[in-house]
Amino acid sequence: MAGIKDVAAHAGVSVATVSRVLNGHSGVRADTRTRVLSAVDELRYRPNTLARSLRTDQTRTLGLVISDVLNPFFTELARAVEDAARSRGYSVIIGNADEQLTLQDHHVRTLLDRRIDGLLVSPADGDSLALREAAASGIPMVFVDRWVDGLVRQGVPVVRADGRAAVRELVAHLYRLGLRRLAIITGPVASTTSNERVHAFRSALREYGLPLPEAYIGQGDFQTASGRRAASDFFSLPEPPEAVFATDNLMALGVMEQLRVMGLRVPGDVALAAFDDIPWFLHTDPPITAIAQPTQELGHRAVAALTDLMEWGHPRSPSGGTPLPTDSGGWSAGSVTLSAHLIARRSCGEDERIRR
Amino acid sequence: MAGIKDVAAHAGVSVATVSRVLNGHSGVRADTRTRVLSAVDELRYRPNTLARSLRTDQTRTLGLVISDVLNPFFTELARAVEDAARSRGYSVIIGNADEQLTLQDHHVRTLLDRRIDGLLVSPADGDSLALREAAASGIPMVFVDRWVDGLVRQGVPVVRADGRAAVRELVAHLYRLGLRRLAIITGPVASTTSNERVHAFRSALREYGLPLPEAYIGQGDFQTASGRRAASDFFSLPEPPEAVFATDNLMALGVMEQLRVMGLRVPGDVALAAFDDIPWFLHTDPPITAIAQPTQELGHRAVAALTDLMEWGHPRSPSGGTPLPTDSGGWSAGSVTLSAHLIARRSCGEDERIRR
DNA sequence: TGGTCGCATGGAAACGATTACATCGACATG
DNA sequence: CATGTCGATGTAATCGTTTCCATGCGACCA
Repeated sequence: MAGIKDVAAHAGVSVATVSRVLNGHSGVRADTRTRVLSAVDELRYRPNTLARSLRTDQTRTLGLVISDVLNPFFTELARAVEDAARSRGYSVIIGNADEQLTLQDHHVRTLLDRRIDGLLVSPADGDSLALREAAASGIPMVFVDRWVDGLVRQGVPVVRADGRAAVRELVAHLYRLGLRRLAIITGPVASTTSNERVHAFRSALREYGLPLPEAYIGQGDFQTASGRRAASDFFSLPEPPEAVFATDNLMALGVMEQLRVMGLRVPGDVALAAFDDIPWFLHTDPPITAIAQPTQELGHRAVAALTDLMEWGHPRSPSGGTPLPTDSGGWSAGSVTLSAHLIARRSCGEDERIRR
Repeated sequence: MAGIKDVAAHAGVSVATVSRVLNGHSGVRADTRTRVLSAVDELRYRPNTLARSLRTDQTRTLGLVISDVLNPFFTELARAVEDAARSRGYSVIIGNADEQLTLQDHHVRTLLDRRIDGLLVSPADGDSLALREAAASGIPMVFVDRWVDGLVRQGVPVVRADGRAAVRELVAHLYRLGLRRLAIITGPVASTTSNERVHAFRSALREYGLPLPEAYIGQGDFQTASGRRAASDFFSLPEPPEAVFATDNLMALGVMEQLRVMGLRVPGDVALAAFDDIPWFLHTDPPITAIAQPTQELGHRAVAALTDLMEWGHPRSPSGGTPLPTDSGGWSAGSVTLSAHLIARRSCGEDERIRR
């Protein structure tokens, strides 16, 4: 494969000149420039990015570690991230953690070894050594959707949607439909988003004077199988819940699978709602009530936050965003909080206020 | 960040020795080895993969270019590919072509520029210059799911599932249910898989003495919106079809969206079937009849074929697989053809033979 | 005419690893 | 004792770029 030397020889100039042309530096006579350029495409020359990165110490690459590629929410996020990155001249390498800490850490390390310029991560549950090391190494890093408390306190920005208001809305919706025994399926124990959702759920229930017995808290892990298990547990209870709220869409899928084998109907036998809206929810039997996040915007904002961090060494002052005033307290500078909203469908029963 | 020199200094040896230890070469005394190793983790040293790759001319990285990340079939494929690659010590960089030739070519070039060791691609429609150049450059390359005829003739292996038998089965199924006016929504015009599916569909119809009028061939592009358009066209026909076969799952989604706005019911007003089975098809209203591919195995076989190519410079003789004898003729050595099968559900109407 | 300046260009030192080859001491052999 | 072998280690070239600095040259000015 042709190298810069070959181009230089072919154009009758030095490698320095070729490099200058390629990088658009000024101070190259127009005719030499064209001579170089034509040598470049006669030889089909493509610069070796490895060598380039080695020398310049930047790869123009972002790393994105997501928790689960099979989750449509994350693929949509990944796509938005890639779009935003590409438009800024960066490429993205995706690592799929599959909700496993060890796999996540593997990817974080691999990405750092590749000398990516910045890291976007939606961390899996648990205390990640690799993530702590990454933060300590000083690489620009931004959390998206989920985060790790300790690191946020050390200044890592978070780009996320606050689902609390929407969860409260959901509980109101269920209550209005006459449902009283409400259950929830959580994500992994230390998952920040899951905790936020559970907490919002619990306090909304309290507002309505409803209890949240332990048995109505299904321990899930954001993956399909755990939704099945939780549903199966719920319905072997002497008094099963009247409504189930799955804190992500895959667990909602699991619930449906389990209900199907148990011969139970939604919403007749039980109401169902999920966090994260996906296109299929419109066409399931019945269409599923869900809380939608502004996924694309999350992706774009995350890339913006990260590139700011990379270019300025610190987040840009007004972050361009509209952080909710209420909680700007706890977050690192550069953080962005958007909001999620409820989309009521038939899976919780009929409601005169349902539009679609 | 610490380099190999720092480690050498810290351990009181030369960089060569450090390198030997790190690469597990023999001929290093046990005590020097331990001295080096402890220097390594005292300094938290991680080798710079850029420098390493530059020198060794291999990156232990595979590129995977898929047509659409939002398509669950491809994310499942990507996941299988990543698993297989990781277990062989490779990492994978995914490029999402979003069904656009220019985007696909962008990714192919970017991957090549990164000096990946091998390329797995499920090409988008059309004649791709970048792909031709890649093949010409001699990089190990394998097509998965879709392919480009010209390059296959030049020896690029293809790992795929043959859907023709399943399509025939589908037509039989529809016929048995009394359906006669059958329509199809194709992928992009030059898409190999789409063509295969359309062709199989057409010849099955002929077998049953059914016509396939032009108006019953909806031109799609494997994305949701085109499914909507095609459905809308079909149902503005004086005599709309009784059944629609979408050649991928996203277009089936589009059809459902359109039917919903038009107030038509499946299977009452029209039957629906799709290529590619996904978990949600079990829970849609009604559950959708689909042709399932052995997605995971496709991914694993593709990686196996590619690594064979990389390690041997040519495909391993018996390819480990079970190529269908019928068509082993046209395919390059190393190709693998698995088979797809029909999963009948209620979206085409009741059939006494339906199991689930 | 001679000095200065600026512009276009070239030479060569990095970047951080791998690896062919040289070196060096210990030991065995004749 | 001279020589050869072997095992452990070091030296330095190399991969393909970017970039600092030097150089040559024409123009300009005094």
